[in-house]
Amino acid sequence: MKRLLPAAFYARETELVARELLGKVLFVRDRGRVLGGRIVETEAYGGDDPASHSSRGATPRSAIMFGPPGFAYVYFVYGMHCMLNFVTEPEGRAGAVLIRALEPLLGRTLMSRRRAGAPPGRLTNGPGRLCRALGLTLKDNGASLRGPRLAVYDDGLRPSAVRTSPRVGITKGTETLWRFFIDGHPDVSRAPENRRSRLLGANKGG
DNA sequence: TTAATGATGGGCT
DNA sequence: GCCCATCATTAAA
Repeated sequence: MKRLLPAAFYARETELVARELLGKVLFVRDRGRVLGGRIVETEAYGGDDPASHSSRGATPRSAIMFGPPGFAYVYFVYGMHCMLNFVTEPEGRAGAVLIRALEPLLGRTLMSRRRAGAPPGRLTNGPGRLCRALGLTLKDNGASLRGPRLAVYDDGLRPSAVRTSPRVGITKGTETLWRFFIDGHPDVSRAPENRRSRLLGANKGG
């Protein structure tokens, strides 16, 4: 069982889409080759949420978040990293899901080459890393999630256990639990609560 | 024009 | 754990 996610899948509340994207499979067609991975970590952004690019209204960059759902929003940060998002909500409402980590399934060889120096288990466990591994750049901004370049499928597999947390790397909007990830999955990024120091700290006095 | 900022990751310690 | 590379985007000037 494998079905291309319909546009209607994305035309819903962003947090719901972010949660339901866990376990889905993303494919990237790259000059005849296909790279792919299972989505294991996401974050929801949108509307007036101060952490979202949409919070100050539509700008040339963020306009795509206000447009029709089912398209990629790719932007550049920190002078070196691209971030992949899926546009959500019906047209007119701003929303996007940041894809933070994948479990590599297809094209590991090419991913490893692109992520030269990275150990096999750290190919796509971070939003910047996965864009690097998949070869996604600003040129992919606006690409459809229903082919030909990008495609997202439901292959029937459901995540074992889903957990939530505050989003990573933001200074505003830290109170909402809009990060979703598959509990215990080895390819989930090294977010604060996964880091050794935090785990030790969390255990203190407990 | 210019300056501040950032939804990060890698390398070194 | 800390440092820092490196530039698109934005707002202010």
